[in-house]
Amino acid sequence: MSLPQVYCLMGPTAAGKTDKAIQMAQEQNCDLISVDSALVYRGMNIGTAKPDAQTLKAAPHALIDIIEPYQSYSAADFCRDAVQAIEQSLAKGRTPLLVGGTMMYFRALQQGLSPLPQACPKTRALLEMQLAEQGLAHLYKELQSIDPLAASKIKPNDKQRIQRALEVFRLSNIPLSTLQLQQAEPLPYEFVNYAIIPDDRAELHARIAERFHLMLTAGFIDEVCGLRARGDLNLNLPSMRAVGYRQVWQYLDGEFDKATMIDKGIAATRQLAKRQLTWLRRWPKLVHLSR
RNA sequence: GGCCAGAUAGCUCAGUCGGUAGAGCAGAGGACUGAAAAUCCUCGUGUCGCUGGUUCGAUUCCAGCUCUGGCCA
Repeated sequence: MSLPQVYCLMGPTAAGKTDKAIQMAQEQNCDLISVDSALVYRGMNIGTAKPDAQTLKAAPHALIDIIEPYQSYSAADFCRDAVQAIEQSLAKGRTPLLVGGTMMYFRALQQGLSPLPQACPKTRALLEMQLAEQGLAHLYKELQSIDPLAASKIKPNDKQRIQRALEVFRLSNIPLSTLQLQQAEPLPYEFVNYAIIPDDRAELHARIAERFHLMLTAGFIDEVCGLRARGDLNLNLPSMRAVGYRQVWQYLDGEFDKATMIDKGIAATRQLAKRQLTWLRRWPKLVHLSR
């Protein structure tokens, strides 16, 4: 018995995924599921290049606008939600089409996640305090003593991964590298991976710059002003670290002028696209599409 | 017109007491297991503005020129 097919459409930011996905969905009777760590946030519309309300009404996407920007979302949350959306689609006899650019979410869904403890705000706060008091080198030494294997794979400057590895050990009393030996059961789907990979980097860069300027014209700065005014958000939140939002927030803080903000925002977007392309270059069995 | 300061990597600049030069940013490649639009790793040859002069040797010293700021007329 063959497994049901699940389509995935991947690509770097500004490559034209949304239009392509909507087109495919209409032609092939697909249900759209967003794979995007920024589109999950309500109220973050312009800077995330979220499809507008009208588009979403005509072509509904699961996993858009599902949480508030003060909350955090994770690869594991995504897997849980995506599986649910996939099951609903399959139950209707349709084909799920996952579309987006958050490559770790695709990886987590297709390769599975080891059974690790989920993020714990208390433990993270404690680690953050320890980092401030003792420094990163101290935390890295601690990691070397409790989990030398993980430490050998993590660079001494990789603050985020060092903290996560220590968090896992403190919560489970088992080294991260040990838990990672245990792989999740593969999901009962046949993933068909499509990708839009621009062949001309300069052209992609031009499109990124153009889109950023369009976002500004569309009121991106006002959108961030509004988010700041809520009072429940800050720069340390995953949502406010998103490309563009971070730079506009810093600009509003007076860290640099508007022209610098625009340069940095565009550069951050280019860098995001580059990292997405790095994932895609070694992704097995991609079916290439043009936009 | 005169004086002063600049002119060095795509950008901002450092430096060479004369032996052809290096940071940050940008860019490129890579890593990636509950923050991933995150967090990291690696990669630096460029007529050292132009033309002469001094010198074994000039991007460095000298002269002239060009351009850009600033000041004085």
